[in-house]
Amino acid sequence: MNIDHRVIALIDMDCFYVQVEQRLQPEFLGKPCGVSQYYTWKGGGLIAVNYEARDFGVKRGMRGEQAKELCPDFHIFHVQEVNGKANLNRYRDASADVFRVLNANFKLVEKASIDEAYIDLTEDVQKLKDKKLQLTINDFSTTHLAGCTTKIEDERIEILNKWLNDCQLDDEKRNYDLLLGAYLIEQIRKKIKDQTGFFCSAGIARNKILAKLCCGFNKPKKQTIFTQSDIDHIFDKTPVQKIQGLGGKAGERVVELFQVEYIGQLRKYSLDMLQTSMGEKDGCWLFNLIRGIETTPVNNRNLYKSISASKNFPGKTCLDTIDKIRTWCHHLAEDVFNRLEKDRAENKRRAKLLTVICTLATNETITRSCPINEYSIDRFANDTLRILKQYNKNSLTSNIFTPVIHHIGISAGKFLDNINTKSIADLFSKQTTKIETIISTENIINCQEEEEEEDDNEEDNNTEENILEKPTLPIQGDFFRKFQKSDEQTKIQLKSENKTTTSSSSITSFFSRYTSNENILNCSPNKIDDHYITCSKCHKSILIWNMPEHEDFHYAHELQIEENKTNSIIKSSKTIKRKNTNQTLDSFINKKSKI
DNA sequence: CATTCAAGCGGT
DNA sequence: ACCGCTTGA
Repeated sequence: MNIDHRVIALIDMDCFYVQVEQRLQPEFLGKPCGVSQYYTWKGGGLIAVNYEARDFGVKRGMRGEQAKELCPDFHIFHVQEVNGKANLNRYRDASADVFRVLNANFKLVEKASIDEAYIDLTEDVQKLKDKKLQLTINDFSTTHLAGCTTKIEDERIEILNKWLNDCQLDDEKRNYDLLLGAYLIEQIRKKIKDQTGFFCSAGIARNKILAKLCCGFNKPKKQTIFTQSDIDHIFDKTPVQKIQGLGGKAGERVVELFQVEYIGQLRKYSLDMLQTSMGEKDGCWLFNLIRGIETTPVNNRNLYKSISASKNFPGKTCLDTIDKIRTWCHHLAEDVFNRLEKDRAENKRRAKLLTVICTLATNETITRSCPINEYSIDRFANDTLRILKQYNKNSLTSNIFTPVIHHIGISAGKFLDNINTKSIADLFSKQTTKIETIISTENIINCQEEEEEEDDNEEDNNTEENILEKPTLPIQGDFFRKFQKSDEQTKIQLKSENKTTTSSSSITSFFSRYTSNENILNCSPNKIDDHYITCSKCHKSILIWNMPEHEDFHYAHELQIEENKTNSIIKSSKTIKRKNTNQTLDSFINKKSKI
C-alpha cells in the first residue's frame, strides 16, 4: 500500500456539547444555544455555541452575558457541577455513543478528541471496489468538493455530478477511491444520526491533515472531499494557522521566519531552507505537507491514555490554606477515582501512575508523579496533598499555604492491562488482512535516519509458527494490545540510490533506548522501595509504573527471533503477507523506539 | 479575579 | 520524569 494512496476521513460532531444538551431537551432544537461552565461570573464561559447563535456573532470563549447582548434569545445550557467543579461526564458518555457506532462499522478508528474521529478507509474502499457500484449524485446529498465553493445547490450538484461521472469512467487522477470513501462517510453519518441523534460533518482526503482541514470547509451537517489536485490552489489561500499543529507558536514561527501568510507560499522554499529554520523533522514534514504528502498514521485507539481532573482558582479564589487545598484534593481525587473505577470495569485495566499538576502564585507550574497501588479516593487525595505540601514555604504548624495555588490537576495514566488469558493466536486473528511493507515513494522525502542493524541474537529455534501457536503465553503488558489493534504504521525510509523504500527498522534500537532508559530510572532520585517490584523474568527491581514497558521489553525480546526471520522475507520479496495480522513488528518497534 | 477543563505529543 | 505546546468543546 502506498502511503499516499490512503483514504482518510475526519468526522467532527457539530457543536457537540450543544447537541448533547438538545438531545436531552429537544424543545431547544433550532434555537440559538450554547453551553457554558460556571454561570455565576458573567454568565460563565461558553465552551460550545450552535450555528444559529453563531449567526449573531456569538463565539466560543465568550461570557454568557455577552452572548445575551448579541442575541437576546440565546439559551445557555450549563455544564453540570459536582462538588463545585465542572463535570463533563455527560459529554463523555455521549461521545461513547458515537464511537460505538464508528467502531461497529470500521476497523481502524482513532479517537482524536471527545467529538472527533479519524478513520482509515483504505481497506474498506478496496473492498467496496469489488462490488462495482454505480453511484449517482443521490448517494452524495451532503457531499462537497473542496475546490467548489459555490453556495448554490444546483451548481454543487452539477459540478459534483460531472466529477463523479468522470472518476467512475476514467480514474486517471485516482479520485475514485475518494469518491468511495465519501460514499462510506455519507452512510456512516446517516447511521450516527439514526443511532445517536447527532449531526456531524466530515472531511475525506489522502491524509489526516487534509481531512481535518477540509472538514471545516462545509459545516454543519456536510462533508467535503479534498482531492490531490486541489492542493495548490487551496493552500495558496489557506492561512498558515489553519493547518493542524501550526495554530500556535509553531505557526507564528513559520509566518515570521519565511514572511508568508498562506501555507502554499512555502513552496518556493527548498527542503534545506525549511529544515534550517524549522529543524530536520518539522522541515521535512512541512516540505511534504505542502505537496500533499503527510504520512501520520491513523492509530487504532478508542481508550483514553490518561484520565484527569483539574480546576483553576483564579484571583481571589486562590487556595491559600491547607484546609482549602485538602478539600479540593479530595474533590479532584473523587472525580478521577469514579472515572477510573468505571474504566477498570469497562476496559479491564488499571492506571499505575498518578501525576499532580499545580500552578503557584509564583507563576511556575509543577508536575510531580507517584505510583498508584490501589484505587482509593483518600489515597489519591493524600498523595496529592503530600506532593503539594512540599512547596509550602510556611511553617508546618500553620494552616496558611504560601505561595498560594492557582491551579490543581490530578491525572492518572500508565495503564496496565489485567487480561492474561488470551492466546497470542486469538489476538492476532482479530486482524486478517495483509499489509504490504514495501512502499513506492517517488514523491516522499523522508528524513528519518538510518538505524544501524545488529545481528546479535543466538537462539533461533523459535519459528513464527511456534510463537503464533503457543496458546498460553500470558499477556500482561500492553504490548500485545497495541499489536492486535494495529496501532502503528509501517516505517518508510528513503534509499537515495533507487528511490525505493523498505521497512527496515530493527528491534535492537528499541532495546538500546529502552535499556538506557531503564538505567536512568534505576538511579532516579524518586527511588523508594515501596515503588519497586521484582521482575519475574530478569529479577531486576523495576518501578511499578514502568512495568508495562518493562514487560513489553521482554515480549519484544522473545519476538526478536520472529523479527529477524521476517526481515529476510522483506528483503527477498516485494510484498509480504503476514499470517493473521496486518502489522509487522517494525511498526510496533518504531513507536517504542521514539519513547 | 477570570475561559476552563481535558487530552495527547515531543523535547530534554 | 517533567515541562511546554497544541487542540477542542
